[in-house]
Amino acid sequence: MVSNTDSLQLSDRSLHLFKVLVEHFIQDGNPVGSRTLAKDSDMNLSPATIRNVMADLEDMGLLHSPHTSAGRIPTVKGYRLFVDSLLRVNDLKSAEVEKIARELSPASDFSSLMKRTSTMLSDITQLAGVVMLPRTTKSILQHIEFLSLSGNRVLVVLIVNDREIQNRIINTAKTYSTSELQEVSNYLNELFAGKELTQVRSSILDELEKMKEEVNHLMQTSIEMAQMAFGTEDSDSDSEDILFSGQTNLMDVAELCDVDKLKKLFNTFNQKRDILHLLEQAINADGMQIFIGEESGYEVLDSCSVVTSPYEVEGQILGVLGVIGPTRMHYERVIPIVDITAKMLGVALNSKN
Amino acid sequence: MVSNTDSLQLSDRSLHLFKVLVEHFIQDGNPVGSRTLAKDSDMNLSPATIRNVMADLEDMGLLHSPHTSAGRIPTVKGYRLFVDSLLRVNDLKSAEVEKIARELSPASDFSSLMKRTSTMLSDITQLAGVVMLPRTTKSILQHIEFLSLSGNRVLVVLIVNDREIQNRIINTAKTYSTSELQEVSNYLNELFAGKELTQVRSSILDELEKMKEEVNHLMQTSIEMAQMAFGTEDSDSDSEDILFSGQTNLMDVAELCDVDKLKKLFNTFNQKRDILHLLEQAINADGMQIFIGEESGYEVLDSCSVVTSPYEVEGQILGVLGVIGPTRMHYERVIPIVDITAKMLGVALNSKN
DNA sequence: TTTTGCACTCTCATGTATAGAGTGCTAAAT
DNA sequence: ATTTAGCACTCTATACATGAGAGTGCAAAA
Repeated sequence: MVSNTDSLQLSDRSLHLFKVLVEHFIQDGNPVGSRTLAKDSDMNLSPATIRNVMADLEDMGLLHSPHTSAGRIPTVKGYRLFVDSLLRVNDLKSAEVEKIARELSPASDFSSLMKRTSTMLSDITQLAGVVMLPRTTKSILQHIEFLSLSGNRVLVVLIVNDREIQNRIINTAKTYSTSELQEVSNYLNELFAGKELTQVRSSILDELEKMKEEVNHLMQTSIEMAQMAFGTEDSDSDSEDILFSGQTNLMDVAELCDVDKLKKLFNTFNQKRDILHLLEQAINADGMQIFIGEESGYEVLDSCSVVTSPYEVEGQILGVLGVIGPTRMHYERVIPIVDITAKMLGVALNSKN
Repeated sequence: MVSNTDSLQLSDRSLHLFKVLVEHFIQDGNPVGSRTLAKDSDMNLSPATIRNVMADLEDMGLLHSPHTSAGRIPTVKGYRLFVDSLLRVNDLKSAEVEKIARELSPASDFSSLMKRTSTMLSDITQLAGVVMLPRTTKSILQHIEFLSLSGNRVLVVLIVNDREIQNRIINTAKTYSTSELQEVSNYLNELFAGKELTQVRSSILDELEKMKEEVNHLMQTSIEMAQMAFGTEDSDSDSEDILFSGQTNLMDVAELCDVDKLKKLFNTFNQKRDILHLLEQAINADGMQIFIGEESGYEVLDSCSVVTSPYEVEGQILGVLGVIGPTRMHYERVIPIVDITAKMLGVALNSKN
């Protein structure tokens, strides 16, 4: 059975009219009627003809009328067709490209670069920006250092992946001198530097076994402290794996003027969980990804679209960034912005090595 | 001239009626009329009498009518009187006290403790919680350590006030070996440990002067690196000096149902600046502080009240925490919650030393 | 195949009437 | 001197009616 919604069945004329309609609707948000479209399409067709075409498009599920005497608006399926086949993305004005480049100048540390990327996205699009931080699946321990604090507290500094610094505080049974801690650091670095964090953890357990036989005091102390150091969670980056900004921009969006809807949306942002899942889908599909309305699978995002792109360094995908806005967004503008931002972030991150 | 708004001129009866009115209004948010108040006040007075009293109260600026045929609602001045003189704060249910205590158990690191304090405040009050982190005016440098990263980058770890860890990355002209960095660390620790950060900064400048004469290589390197270390800003806690949570709770508040108002409020939260100023006022006035409506001096907070209390360790005020909600909030509940939270946070912080 | 003409539907803004709540004032009652 | 009852008045909220405007669908003509 051949679906009658197959876009191949659409004449060029229908497609063109559809495109004009979607553009018109994205522009001013009002349902578009046959009269308006007749004028706007420059095709010298009467409203009646347009009406016939629109009726066909509606049958195919591309358009939809809010009510009998309103114009028509695109359905999710309509947006999909528009975005996939009809959209011509404009090149960005060079001024905008420069603005992005300026914001992503690598002259700052990692976390503030990411944060600035997010705010830049929201500023420039006037929508909500989102950046998913690199997943740290492969965490190579580069260096470990112990510093004595007052009391029996010891500060552990872990340098991971040469980029990420983790601070942890552990409480020890006795007070250690600086030189003792230095020795412990040296010993552990020799043992663990360059290894994967998970590997380190399991090694510690092995060493604990051995310890029962050997009675080297330094080793014993070291392994005990390592256990504590790697046992606690990172005290600092409390699973802050996703950065939002510009959520308030969404308050201007007419489609979301309902306070209740807004509240649900904001709560979803705060929980991060759902958005994280969505972005994880986007990281697997390579290249730019666009979720329109219900396609995301999350009810709160029903009237939203999410435009994402992974960013990478040396061919290695590190994370995803993107923009969240109403389904009725200026895709032809947002798409190249997200695209170029991802690329430039990759460059900025690369130049930091 | 004696102000006719002086509360001393108010009879007990007027005060009691006023109190009942405010409580009633806080309860259900509708303007209270004479009929309702007559029933509610248990004073066996007719609505007409009540009306006379209410007219007096309105003359004094304590009440206000939205329009001729509505009941009356308290003005800011009215709330002030209510909060200062009429309010009897209930003791919290022990279940709630326990909940607070559980959330503030000291068994976690500093920053997550603060974050949990904030979310707990918003959860328990169903309003927005806010915590201002300790101001680091007196920053005593306890320890400085340099660790080599790849390239010419060096990680600087500063331990300040024995509690706060700051990580900074600096780019050096040449690559330093671990032992060189160790020497530099030792030298700088000898020189600066135990001193105030501002003092350290000026000392560096002094040393730079001396350097021109002396030609000790170690010293020279050390001071140069110190200059970079203390010159850059803290890369991590990017002035995250204030923690919000539960902002979305305010979306349920009827007084703020206007999306535009909400947006302004949320933007104010995001900028942090104004709220920070407000909390800084609260830190100076000792003890609990309540800003009602316009009293805060910020237009966006016009229909909000802010209840704050400083938290302290060993008599030393570290910061402020509080709750932001509508002027029409359950003060008798919010006030003891904020109060006890501040006290318990102090205890929790103290037990961490 | 396209257009014209027309009846029809639905929304939205406006106007009108009415019930309900509450007030202020005056005069009577305590 | 206070308190109360009575009453006219004001304002809101609600429901309902009305008409203009926008847009549709369909049948017949071009």
